[in-house]
Amino acid sequence: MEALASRLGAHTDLSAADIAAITSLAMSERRLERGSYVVREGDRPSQCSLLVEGYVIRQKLASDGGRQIVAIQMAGDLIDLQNLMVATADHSVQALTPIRIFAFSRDALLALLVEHPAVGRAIMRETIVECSIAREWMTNVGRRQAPARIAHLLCELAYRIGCEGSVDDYSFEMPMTQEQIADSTGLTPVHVNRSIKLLDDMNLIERSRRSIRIVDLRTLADFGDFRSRYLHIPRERDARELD
Amino acid sequence: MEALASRLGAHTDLSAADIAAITSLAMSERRLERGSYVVREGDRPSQCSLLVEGYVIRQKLASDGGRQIVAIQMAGDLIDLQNLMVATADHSVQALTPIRIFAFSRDALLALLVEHPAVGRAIMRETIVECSIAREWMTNVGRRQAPARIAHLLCELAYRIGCEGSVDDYSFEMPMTQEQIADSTGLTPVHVNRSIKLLDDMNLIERSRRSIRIVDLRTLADFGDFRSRYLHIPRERDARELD
DNA sequence: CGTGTTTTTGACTTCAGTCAATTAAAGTGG
DNA sequence: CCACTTTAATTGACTGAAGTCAAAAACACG
Repeated sequence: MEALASRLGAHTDLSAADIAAITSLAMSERRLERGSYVVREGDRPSQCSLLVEGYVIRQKLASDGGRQIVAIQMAGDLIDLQNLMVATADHSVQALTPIRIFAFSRDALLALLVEHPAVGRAIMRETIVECSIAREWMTNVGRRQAPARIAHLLCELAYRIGCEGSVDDYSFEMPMTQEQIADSTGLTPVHVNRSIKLLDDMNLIERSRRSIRIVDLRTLADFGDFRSRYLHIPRERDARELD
Repeated sequence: MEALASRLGAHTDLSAADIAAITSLAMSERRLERGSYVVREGDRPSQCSLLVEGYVIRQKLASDGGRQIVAIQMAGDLIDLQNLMVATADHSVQALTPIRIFAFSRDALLALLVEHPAVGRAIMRETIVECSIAREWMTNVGRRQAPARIAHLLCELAYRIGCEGSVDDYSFEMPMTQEQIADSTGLTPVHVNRSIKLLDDMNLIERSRRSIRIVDLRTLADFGDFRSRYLHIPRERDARELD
């Protein structure tokens, strides 16, 4: 369907033939409940999926039972591109909310790339940006203090969710629980709770129910050492870029 | 030259024509001293490089001056593939030792991918494995204790350097200082020193000068929660796989 | 040899984790 | 609409892993 074509065409010029090829790919729609797995570590999946609705996390387990969330993905993201090139999944992909995905055959997609190099470029770009985000998360976990880690994550979510609102009003439905924030930032839930409270007390965010309002993005970004470059959002498409 | 072709052909079947196209790519050789930069964050590079000799690290700086090393790469690795698809570098690439690189024009490589989809697949695979390693590092930094983080890093290096030696003798020249280990694992140099000493006292490793001998890879891997799956080394090519 | 790294050690601090209990919210079913 | 259960958020008291500061020792190298 067109969802994939519009995603891939966002940063790469695709010809009409490229787009036609994408839209004519065989695709199966699946709906999954919160908590169900799209891929499990160790699987040998033969499909790649586009997330159409909802949120998924990618995670790895440590031997002591600890979990590291290595990515969060949202509607429009390709959530398991690695299946295209390596046989065995090195991490799990799990629905954070009820989700809807379009699944494509790995082989069909590979075949399409042969005929349509521009599509290959677009998919390669997706992977490279994913990789860039992973590096930033590593830096977040390795080199920042707890409250800054959380501030950084919130800024990233605000950017990626692309919440509407004027320059000084960013608010969005937070898809993660504090425990999931903890697993994304290398912290414990208790400490996340205290750190979020700190951000709240500092008046950088406001919370109600599941929604979060970033009171002052500039200051929060500064506090969280967030600069959007690593997201590789083209400048023209995003006037809010902080540099 | 053939170095690139043999690297890309390692996991992907390349035709004679593919290989010919790769070997005829225009390429310039560069030698850089220890400490010099191949790419700096913020650059807009127009080349991609194959590391032929030596080690490089990729790193990001936090605003408080902290440095996170997000990858280490060794002879045979493509060290800045992201230049192929995004305009601005989101991290720096720096020589850890004196290095020799082959630099290819980004545009020439992109053009080659159009004619030779198999080469594109091979490059995509490189990126995907790089991404997998980044996720594992994130897990290492986020979810393991200091001595385990270091043990994990040492196991990865032993695997990737592919040091010769029988099943119970892995030794290699350690290319990183303790400070660099610290920046790779999200620790401080002092704490790295103490943790390495612990590994030594536990008889998991032996040190002399810059070389490290892993006394018991199995136990060290166990201690460091290291399983090689994330490196995506095909099983036939690596009998040592720990699972 | 002398100079600059790199490694090592000690003493002390602090950020983040642990344990445990309470409160608040979100469902569920009668 | 209200008990009842479950999940998520919060708080307090205490512990512990890792950071900081500072100095000494060991190397590496011209």
